[in-house]
Amino acid sequence: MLTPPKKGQYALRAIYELARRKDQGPTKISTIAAAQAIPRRFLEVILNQLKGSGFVVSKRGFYGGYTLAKAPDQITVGGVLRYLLGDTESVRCLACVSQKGCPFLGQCAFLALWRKVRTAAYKIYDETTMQNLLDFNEPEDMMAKYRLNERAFSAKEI
Amino acid sequence: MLTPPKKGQYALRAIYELARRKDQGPTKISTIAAAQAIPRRFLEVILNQLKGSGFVVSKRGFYGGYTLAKAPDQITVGGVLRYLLGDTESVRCLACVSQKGCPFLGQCAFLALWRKVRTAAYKIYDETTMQNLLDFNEPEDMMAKYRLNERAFSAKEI
DNA sequence: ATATTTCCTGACTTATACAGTCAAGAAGGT
DNA sequence: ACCTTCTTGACTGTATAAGTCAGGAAATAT
Repeated sequence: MLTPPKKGQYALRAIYELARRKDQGPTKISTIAAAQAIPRRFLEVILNQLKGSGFVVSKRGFYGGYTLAKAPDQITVGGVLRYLLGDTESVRCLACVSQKGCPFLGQCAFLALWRKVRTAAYKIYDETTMQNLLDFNEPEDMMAKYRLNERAFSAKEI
Repeated sequence: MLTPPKKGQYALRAIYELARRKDQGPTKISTIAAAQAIPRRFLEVILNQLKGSGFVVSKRGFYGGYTLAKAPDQITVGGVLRYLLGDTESVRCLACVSQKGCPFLGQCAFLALWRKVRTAAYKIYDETTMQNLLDFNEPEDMMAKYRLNERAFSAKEI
């Protein structure tokens, strides 16, 4: 209930992989799929969808593939998820949907609660860029890694 | 992806309804179902499961029904969800599951991110008691309501 | 006692969102 | 021309959640 659907996770992993290779020209779908253990056909669908948002650029033909369209520090997890999952995300009150009018006149406590959680989650997603994720897994040196961990993912928060 | 499954929402609504009626003796399943627009048969399953955790007590026969087993301010949303949804909640890294060993040696940035969100969500759930929800929808007077809203669900957070 | 009301229980069916696949085609490079 | 790669929409499968059924057991009323 709290992790994004696989589609979203695959999308993020694909972008992550492109970020790693951003100086190496276009990366083929099959390469990304292999590197991140994503079903290839499914990844085609996902990447194609991501293209519409300006996160990635594609090129066909022999030296074709996908390239990141923005700098890794300009792409947030929240941005990707919001675009990809779209309306699915809308928070709705069960009672208000199943009954005629909202019995609590729009002041339903549960609805407010779900919204609060959603807001907190997206705050984290929006504050996390692809560059953060890259730094976390592939720091220049070990000390840099520890410093980054403390900043972006301090132990007490996790 | 961010709201609990219906089962969890129904459970919370049922407990909420019992909290509203806590001084009125046992409440019948059918009454709760009608009040909160929950399919009756399904609610039987859910309430029965909740009984095992000590949230509610049941009584059979003519004047039977369900009663809240704790004071509303002793029941948190987090407690109910954790009990009802159990293991489903565990956060796992996609790559670590699908590949042999974790390619990032347990330092997968995505895993850390999902955990961080989960922690933030449960922090909110654990801080919200049934009494908070009651106060939100049925305050003594309007001014009390506004005061409570500011405290538990301030506008800028929602 | 007997009938009535209610909860109890496990197995069963259905719905739905998600995940994954197919096939034919278009664009780019050699 | 030929091969490689992305493109596209429709299609199928699958896991899990949601919801249902039927028969039984306890408590109360008369």
